Amino acid sequence: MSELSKREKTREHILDTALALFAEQGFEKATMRGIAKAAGLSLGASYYHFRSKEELALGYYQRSGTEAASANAGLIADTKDFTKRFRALALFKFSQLSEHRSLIKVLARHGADFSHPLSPFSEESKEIREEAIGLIEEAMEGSTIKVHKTLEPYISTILWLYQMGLILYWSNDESPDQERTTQLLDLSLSMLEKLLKLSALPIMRPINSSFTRVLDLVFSGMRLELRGVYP
Amino acid sequence: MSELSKREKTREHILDTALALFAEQGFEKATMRGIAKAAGLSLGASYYHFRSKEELALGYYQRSGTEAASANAGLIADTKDFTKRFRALALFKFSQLSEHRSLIKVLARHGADFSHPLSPFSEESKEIREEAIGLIEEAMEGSTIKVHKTLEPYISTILWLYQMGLILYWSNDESPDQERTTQLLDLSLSMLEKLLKLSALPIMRPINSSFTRVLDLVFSGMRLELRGVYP
DNA sequence: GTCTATATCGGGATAGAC
DNA sequence: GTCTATCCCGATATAGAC
Repeated sequence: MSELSKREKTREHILDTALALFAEQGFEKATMRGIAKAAGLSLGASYYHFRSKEELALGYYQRSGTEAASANAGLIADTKDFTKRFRALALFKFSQLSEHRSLIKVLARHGADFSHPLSPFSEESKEIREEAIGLIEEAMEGSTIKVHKTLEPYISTILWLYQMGLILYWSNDESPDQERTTQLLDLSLSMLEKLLKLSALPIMRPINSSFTRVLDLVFSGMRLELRGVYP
Repeated sequence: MSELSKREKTREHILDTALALFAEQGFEKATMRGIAKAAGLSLGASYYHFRSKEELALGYYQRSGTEAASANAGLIADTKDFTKRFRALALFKFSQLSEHRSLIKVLARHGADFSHPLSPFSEESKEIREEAIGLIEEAMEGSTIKVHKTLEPYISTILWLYQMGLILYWSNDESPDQERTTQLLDLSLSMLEKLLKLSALPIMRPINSSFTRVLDLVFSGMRLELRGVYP
């Protein structure tokens, strides 16, 4: 354990210091000078590791992704019911990020600019994105989920987008304990189940075919790739 | 005509100057100092009229909304087919905004923070939003669109969200002449038609009821209001 | 490759006088 | 409503130490 290179150690240290200051003063009020000083480093060193203040927010999100990867197997072990698995993943994500909920809004700022390095759809954040999609694919494997053949290359990415939407909703949710998000999670999951069943029916044929064409355009516009069929 | 107060005149003048500089240098490169100077005003005066540089982008969007309101009746006069009407509205919006396409991305930055003044979902931008939804309702009136009773309070706002999504897609679309967006518009509109027809079928009953419950949560989370049934 | 120290720039934003 | 003066801070640049 703790096989961290010097580089990684310093990075983690700066990030920890920054998170403490963000919690104390808020993202906007906290300054890079303050963060560097509190971390016992020079301003230049901080910028050497994080090219911008906002990249610290991405560092936080990235770290949460790594943690989630470790926790994933445990989260889906209890059941084969995909709905329950997805629910566990989402709730875990919320509890993970709840300590610095406002940082998610900071990250969301660039979400809509698909080519911005900090956008979840950019080339630069590809690794984080792929890992998150991978966790969802793990949850699908051996689960109860059944998807129409034509949807297979899209479904895990769609579910990731769905998860991202939930996180966005949650980050803006000011109801006590974000209980409204939990309601939305449950209601939308039961709707998803019904939709997936429905999509197998023959009446849906004409919809399905135009749906995949819409998906192709959306995916290419958002720089999302089709997935190989999961094993 | 031209019953502009001094306040409005100055505002328009600053905005025009800013747009010229944005076109010349891009949004980031252009400075508030440069805008103020080119407009023949002091920096402070510019900030008196626009509280931030980004608010200039909102001013541009707002102006386009007013223009669209004037053009609306003409755009929907040709046909009663709702799909064609919506298509005309969307294409008009694209051509309107094409001169400063990059400003739309600037605006999109705050879209995901629902309480930020510059977000399309905020209290502050309510007037712009309501006007845009109103234009869609005009296009619905006397058109071929048929919506299930339970969806009526949501549909115009949903169509506005759909339009916003298209604009977002378009603002990120680097294909020549944004032709990919036009494809998406046509494909998704034909899908919408099928979906609306389908939603009337009895098989959809269980989906419809959970769908409206999901919508209620989404609307309240995004500070969107239900609409009175259009006359 | 990692970091210090320091200087400087650029520009968004604000306060207060007129 | 408008202006001047000023603050603040993110980001960059440089030169050198280990």
